Amino acid sequence: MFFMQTRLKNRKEQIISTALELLKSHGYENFSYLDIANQLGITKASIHHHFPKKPELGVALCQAIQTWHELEFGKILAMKSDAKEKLAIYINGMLRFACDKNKICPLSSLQADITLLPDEMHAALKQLDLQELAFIEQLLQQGLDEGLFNFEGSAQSQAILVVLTCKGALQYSRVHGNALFEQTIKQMNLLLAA
Amino acid sequence: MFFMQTRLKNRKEQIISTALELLKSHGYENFSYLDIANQLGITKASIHHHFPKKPELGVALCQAIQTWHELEFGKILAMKSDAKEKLAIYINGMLRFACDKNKICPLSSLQADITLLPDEMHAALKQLDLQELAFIEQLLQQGLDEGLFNFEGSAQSQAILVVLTCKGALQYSRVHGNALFEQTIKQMNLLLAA
DNA sequence: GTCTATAAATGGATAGAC
DNA sequence: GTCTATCCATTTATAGAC
Repeated sequence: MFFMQTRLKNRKEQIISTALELLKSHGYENFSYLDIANQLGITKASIHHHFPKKPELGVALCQAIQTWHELEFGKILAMKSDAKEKLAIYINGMLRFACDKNKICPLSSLQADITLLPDEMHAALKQLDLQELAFIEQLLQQGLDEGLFNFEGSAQSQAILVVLTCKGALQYSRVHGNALFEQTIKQMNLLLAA
Repeated sequence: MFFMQTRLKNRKEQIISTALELLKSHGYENFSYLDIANQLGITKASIHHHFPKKPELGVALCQAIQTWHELEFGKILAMKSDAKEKLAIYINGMLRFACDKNKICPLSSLQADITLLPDEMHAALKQLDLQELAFIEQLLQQGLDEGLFNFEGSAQSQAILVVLTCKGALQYSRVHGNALFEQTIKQMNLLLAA
């Protein structure tokens, strides 16, 4: 009990972590300081102590996602595995919080609310998208070099299709069930295969 | 002036039409009766007269989208054109309100808010998705029969990829500009071509 | 750091006059 | 059909005590 991971994190990290889950399930505009406070067993005012205004929390969420990206993408790129295996690891990482029902990719969630997002978050979101696209482009290029992938067009253009497919599959599976996710990923892999 | 289309529509239709635009730009949870009222130059109470509770307006929005689907999809399927041309018409229909900046597909918008949507809208949304997927599947099958398309897997599985790509391209283009939409559609067409 | 209390704004909804 | 007025709940945010 004492060593539970959530207990080891400080309050600020707990707030960010809770907010991130709410972002993935309800969207930035549709979670409140009260939601976070209730889940952590504290009051709204305490959240305001750490993040006086909501846009500050929003920016912190973007930074948390970026850190996670750097960690996760770096880890995958450094592996000895081939591109097919690496792509599967990326997709399993997404699937994990899809099964963790009613959650979508945090970037999809932010994009959906783009017109209401505070200005400070716009540039951050744009950069997060590009960071992910660049990562997938590298995976695809590796697969081409290894002769495991084969597709028309550039790795950069194809990377967009792959990312859109994964995120869309996640969003659709929330309405139509997880079987649709599996079917979609299978079809995507078919089109990539050499 | 007298014959302006919006003037010919009755109030109920005006409300639905205004709400549909707000749905595409802000999402179901993030537009209010006041937003609609302001745009139509009336008060909130008047909107409540036509749609006493918001879920009733939500259901009416789904019905409006369904009617639009039936009209649009029926029109395209009845054309003498080949599948490639028909797909381009569908995509231009989407592009039109993408250029009409800061708008995404209404179904994407509803999906993003799925956890907060009133129960009455869930089944309707599911059916709208399936209606669209079935339409694209028919287009792809026609293209296969005509020898214009060539892809691995079933037309049904490929239809999911096509729909996800179009909607994702729309959503991403809101953050990254319309050039990304063009690039994505071009890449998708590359993968479909025989 | 966390609390109580409170302010100010907004959103959904209703009652009743015109 | 539309309005004014009002209600109640929620949300962001602040002040000040502990």
